[in-house]
Amino acid sequence: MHLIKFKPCLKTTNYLESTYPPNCSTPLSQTFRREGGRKRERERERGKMVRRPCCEKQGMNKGPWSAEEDAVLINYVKIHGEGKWRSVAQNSGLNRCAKSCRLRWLNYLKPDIKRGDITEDEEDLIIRLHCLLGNRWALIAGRLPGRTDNEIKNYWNTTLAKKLGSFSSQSRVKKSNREQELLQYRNDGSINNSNQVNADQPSGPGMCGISILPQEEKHCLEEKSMGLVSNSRSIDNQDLFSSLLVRDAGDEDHLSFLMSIDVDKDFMMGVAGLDSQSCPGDRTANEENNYKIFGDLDNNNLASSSPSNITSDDQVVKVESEVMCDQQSSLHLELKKLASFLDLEDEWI
DNA sequence: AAGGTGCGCAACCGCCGGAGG
DNA sequence: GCCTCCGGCGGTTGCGCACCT
Repeated sequence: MHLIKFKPCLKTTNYLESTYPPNCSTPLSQTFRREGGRKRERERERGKMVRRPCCEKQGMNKGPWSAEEDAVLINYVKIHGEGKWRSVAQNSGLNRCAKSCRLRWLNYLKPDIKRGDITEDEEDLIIRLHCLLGNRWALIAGRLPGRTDNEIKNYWNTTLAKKLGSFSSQSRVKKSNREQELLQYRNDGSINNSNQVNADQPSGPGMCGISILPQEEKHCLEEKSMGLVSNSRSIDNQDLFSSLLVRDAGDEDHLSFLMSIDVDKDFMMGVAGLDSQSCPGDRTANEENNYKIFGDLDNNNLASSSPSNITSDDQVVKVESEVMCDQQSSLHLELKKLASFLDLEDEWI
């Protein structure tokens, strides 16, 4: 049984000791009390309807797994297969919560988990995928064979977040722009600040080059996908990105394609421009631009240069459609690349 | 040597959505 | 439509280690 460290960090951690502390036979449950558990208890006391916990927490082992527990779990999964984690917890003899068993298996015990440092290519891919997808670690992990979402999440929150933070001295420069900086730095060793957005400039939701509010992200993606492919066969954005990330492992051509996707400012601004209606409240840079255009048109008195039977509203709609058309054409190109990547090119004609 | 501090990462939590009754 | 079960996800926590003073 392998008990090597999941990811050797710079510090020479003794994994055996850190994972299986000497006192692991006496679980650290007392020290692992969480605020969430107390909250649930309080809500239950108040008679508030709360979801039943996945298993009876009381008396369950918590904290680091012991070597014996790992061995039991591995043997059980070998015999019965993955899944049915509740039955694993109940029948294996492990005094562990079903979720804990699942997590331990998926993040550590699963045989095909890749050990060792994140390579530069992987890091590059993580950055690009994060730029595209945001904090959807499971999807990102799906494109990195052998890597787990937890590992990537940790890697991002520790290593990359720090790197990103170090590139821009201006604290108010958006993180997504720092991602672009990091990408550029990794590509040619230079920092291009052209992507920097004035911190005072209104910003809107998007995937890269644009700040995004987590609650709006999914909604915006869906809205974008609806708008983007309105004149072609509809491909749901979620499906697109999901399928993008669940291809067979080791598909180097597609990996390299993804690496070559230029998630640059223009592309993302194009995406952002389509957000203006779907995500009210925040004005994107493109929306700002559109606003300028429409504002200028208004100032120039649209009606004077138009047939009398065409209203200014019609003009606005016309110009809007032209602007949208430009945005969509470039975006369409990029999405065609993605479609090609997904073998969905025929659906994009 | 001893105490303080920062960091990495395993593991926890709540929430969510799909499946099935 | 409602409820429960189950698995999955992303955010967060805190232990243990290495480094610093």
